[in-house]
Amino acid sequence: MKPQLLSLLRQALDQVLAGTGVAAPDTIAVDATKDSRHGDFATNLALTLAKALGKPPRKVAEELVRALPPSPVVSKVEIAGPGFINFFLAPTAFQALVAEILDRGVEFGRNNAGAGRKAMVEFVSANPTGPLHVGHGRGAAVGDCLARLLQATGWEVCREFYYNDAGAQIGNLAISVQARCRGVEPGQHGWPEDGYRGEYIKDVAKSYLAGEKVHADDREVTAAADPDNLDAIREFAVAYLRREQDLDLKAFAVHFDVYYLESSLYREGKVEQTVQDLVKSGHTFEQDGALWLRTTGFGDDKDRVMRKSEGGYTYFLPDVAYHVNKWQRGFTRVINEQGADHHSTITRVRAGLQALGIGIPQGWPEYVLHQMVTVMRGGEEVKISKRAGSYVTLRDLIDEVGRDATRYFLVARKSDSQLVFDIDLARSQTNDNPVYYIQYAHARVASVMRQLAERGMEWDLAAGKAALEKLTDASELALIAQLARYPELVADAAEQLEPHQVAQYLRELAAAFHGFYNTQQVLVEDAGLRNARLALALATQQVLRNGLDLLGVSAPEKM
RNA sequence: GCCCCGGUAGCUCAGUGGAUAGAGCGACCGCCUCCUAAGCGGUAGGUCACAGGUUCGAUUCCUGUUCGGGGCGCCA
Repeated sequence: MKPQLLSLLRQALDQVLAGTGVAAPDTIAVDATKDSRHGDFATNLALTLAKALGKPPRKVAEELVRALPPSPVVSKVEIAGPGFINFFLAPTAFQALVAEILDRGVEFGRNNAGAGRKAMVEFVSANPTGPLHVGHGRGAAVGDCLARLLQATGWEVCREFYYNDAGAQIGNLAISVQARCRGVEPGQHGWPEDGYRGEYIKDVAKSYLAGEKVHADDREVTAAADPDNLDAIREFAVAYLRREQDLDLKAFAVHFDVYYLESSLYREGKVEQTVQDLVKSGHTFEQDGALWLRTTGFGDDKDRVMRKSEGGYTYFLPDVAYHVNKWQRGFTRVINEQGADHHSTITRVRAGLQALGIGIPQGWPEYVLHQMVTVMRGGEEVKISKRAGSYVTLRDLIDEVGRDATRYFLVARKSDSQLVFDIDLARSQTNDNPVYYIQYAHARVASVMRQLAERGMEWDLAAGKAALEKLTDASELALIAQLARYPELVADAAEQLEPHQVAQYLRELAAAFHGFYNTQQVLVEDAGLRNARLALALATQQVLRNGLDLLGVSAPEKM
């Protein structure tokens, strides 16, 4: 409906501006009104043009309204307040949408903005040194939802998980497991200084000593069971913890297409190649025995060491090498979903990529950072520390509040906001979770369909579409107006990389449906009206299902 | 000292360059002989952190202040 109004306004605008020498604005704001007395949509176009035209806003509005071509979609146009133009839409414009939704089904709301281009979403990317915690859960929920939004808008999406299986952290993991193999407890003599103290390390050791075989999504290892073989322990521990993470992610219904190993960047010479290319670029210098990159030339506040004086590389080199590889794989669009504590890497990675001068655009890759998740339990904050072992894992959360609710909670807030996850609240108020409110709306439609069959009535699609003009109640038109917002909402959420918009929208849509359901009886005697209302209910169910699917939340038939 | 994010109802959080600022939870009052009451309707509750600026108009944009969180290493 909005595109039609925009087109009408463009035509009117051309006519009004003709001969004035004033250029038409690039965008025209047409927004759904908050107050129904202001019509269905409103534009402030006249207010924004008044100055350039040297006329009072209301005068400009009058000229625009006079120039508007007639349209079957618009039933009334009013000029209000300082110069707003309010559009009242014809009920048929709303009613026709119900048929469109039923025709398009799962396709309704999708668009082809991505035109089949390749995009990568890298997310979670946790090192295999412990189970996934709530912060990873937020990353998983947001990242997966971003991927789904991009897919819904025509992108070909690769979900990628990057991790380190060979660095210092992994070495620390190995000696921690080894200590546990030997029966050493944290704090005792022989416990490694920065060892991982969590109980799960004991489980890894037990499994290793038992000679178990573990199978993760990207690797399989049989334990050597020898406590003196540190290499074997390392390999086993990585596989074991990767498998644990896979189980967490599976429970969360998140899958990855590619697992990318930091170690492969070294093994395949990509890190060395990147160093050479950076040196060749002329943006490096030697100082104090180390090799530096002049990142200050690319917006950083200080230059960064690439190769330490002792010869090893700093962490950001493999990061740059990794992103060169992403670029070379043809991902002209890459979105990295990370915790906000990594924000300082953004400038450095981009600086490294710019220094290489290989045609990578300045703002590439894109980043979506999520703020910290604070976990409350028993009215107290639970500190998340792998080393201390006090821990709220993603799986705990899924077990306690369910996958759907966990996903919804973690994605329903702007990534920029810190998130307080109160476990007791989420547990005790399971029935009051917003996700159930949305799912219930979906299940209610399914229930109506069951009742329909029980009463020996039939649903007739053609009759429903033919009788849509019977949908005239305020609750019906309000519901359709919500449904009408969906395609634009998907486009906006995808464009702005904001999954929470979908979560918010679905709650509003569910509210509109519950309002309709309480006001109007669907299964009435009048077959025409019944089919029209069934059409509306089914269209709502379709949009709820489409939207819930974007969040990775299930749409139950029965609750 | 510098960088990033936030400060909106008792709590958790949406939202917006415009016309009376919203939801959920919590509180209070109503609604099932009727398609699942996991629902609906209503009441109470706000100087949109503070101060300047831009604007016809700012809670929204800019600057400063302040409070809270995170980050600033030849750690990753």
